[in-house]
Amino acid sequence: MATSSDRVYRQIREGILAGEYAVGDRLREGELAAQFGVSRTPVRIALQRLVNDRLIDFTAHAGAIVHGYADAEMVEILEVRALLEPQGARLAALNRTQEHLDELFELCARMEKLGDRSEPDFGRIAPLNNRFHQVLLEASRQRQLLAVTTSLIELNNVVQSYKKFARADVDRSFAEHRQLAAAVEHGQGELAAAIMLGHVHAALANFKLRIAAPAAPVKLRTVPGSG
Amino acid sequence: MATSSDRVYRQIREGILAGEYAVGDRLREGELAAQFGVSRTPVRIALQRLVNDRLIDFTAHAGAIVHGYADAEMVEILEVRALLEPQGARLAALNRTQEHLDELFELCARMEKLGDRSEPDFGRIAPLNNRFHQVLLEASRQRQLLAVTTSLIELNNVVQSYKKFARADVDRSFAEHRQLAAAVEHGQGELAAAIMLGHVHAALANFKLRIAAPAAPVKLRTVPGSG
DNA sequence: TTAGCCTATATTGCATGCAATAAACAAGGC
DNA sequence: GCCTTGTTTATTGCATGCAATATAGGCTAA
Repeated sequence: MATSSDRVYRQIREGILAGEYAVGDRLREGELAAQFGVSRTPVRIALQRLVNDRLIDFTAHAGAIVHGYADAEMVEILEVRALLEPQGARLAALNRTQEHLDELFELCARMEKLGDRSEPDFGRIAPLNNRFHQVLLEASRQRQLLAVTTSLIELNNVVQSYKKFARADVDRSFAEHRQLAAAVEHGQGELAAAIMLGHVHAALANFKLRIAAPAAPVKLRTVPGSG
Repeated sequence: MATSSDRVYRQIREGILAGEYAVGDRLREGELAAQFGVSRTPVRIALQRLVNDRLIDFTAHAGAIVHGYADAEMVEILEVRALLEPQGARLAALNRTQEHLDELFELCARMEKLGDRSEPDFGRIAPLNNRFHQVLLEASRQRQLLAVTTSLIELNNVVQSYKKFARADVDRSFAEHRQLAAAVEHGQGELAAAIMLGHVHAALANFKLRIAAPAAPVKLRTVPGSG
């Protein structure tokens, strides 16, 4: 589609994911319409779509506000991903094409490049990371699994939890990506599923740690007794 | 909300789920607007919401048609449910209230009453069955799990797969419901999860059987070697 | 001083008219 | 006879105006 409502939808969505509209911000139809140079009609359609993406909350006559995902809700999202994504990885190992593999390895390389410095550029790594998970789901050839999981992955952008990763966590995460890509390449479905389960659970544990100590990175060995 | 668009949304949705609009039917804004006595504006909003429910397909300038779920897609939906609902049952056993339990047992009783005849009234059993699964998810207190799984459960209504259940399958299904409710009542999360996994897999196997022999019920013992 | 109510205002909900586009059909050429 | 192309027509996309409603602020009374 090249309709106005579609453009407006994508622009607002980008704005929310980029943090331009803060959590709790009121999104007024009139303002947005003026901002994008259209009437309120396509804006209304766009807002409706964002409601179903669960990016905004909407009540009749009261308007739309950017949905804030509390920590507990983010934990829930990761827990659901832990149920779905291992199956995606398992089937990706069976159904992937060469194009999928190429993109997976390319994403690994780009992420490693951005992360290979004292201060990793999380703002640019995060979309690549999401795309990596997305490609695995596409490779699984399960349309329903893809549809359900995609929305969950995107919600991770809202809270920008990637800003809370420490050096060692980044290294471990990237290593797991490589292992995943390799397992998928060689058709090792069970291995891929196992790695993915650990991968999501690691993110979950990391997030929970940061909830407990929200201010500064926790001064712990990343794996108890390993460092 | 008590807005027109909300009413229209629910009515169209009911119509699709009840089979009044057949798969592939074109839904014209003008027709629907006249039918419900409103303008096209609220109809457009309603259609947009149905798109996100994945009940209709929509392309710009081309209009909306009722989405038909092919057998393969239904299998995928049940496979995803097999990943999600056991976790829902597990947590329901820990977090359920007395109200949840009451509704579960009441649903069991009503379903058994409707099914206790030579020709079970599947048209009325199906909504109760869906509600049973829904209550379990609500009892789990996991908002994300609930949100994700609810849409999948509703899609089962579209294909009306319940019409393809044989006598013994119905009995087994109802027995599993009772076992689920009992496990949830006694806080046996792992047991509940295991029963749910088997329950969904049984529906899945049943559905696949009927794909292979779509015309008449297959003449087999329902469980190999058990009858 | 505070609680309740009422009014004013901003914002959303809906209807209608016009513009844009895609699908269907007919006519002409190969 | 069939394919291609131009035209027509039905349908959707968008803009605007008006009606309905929720929210906020001030006012009155206890």
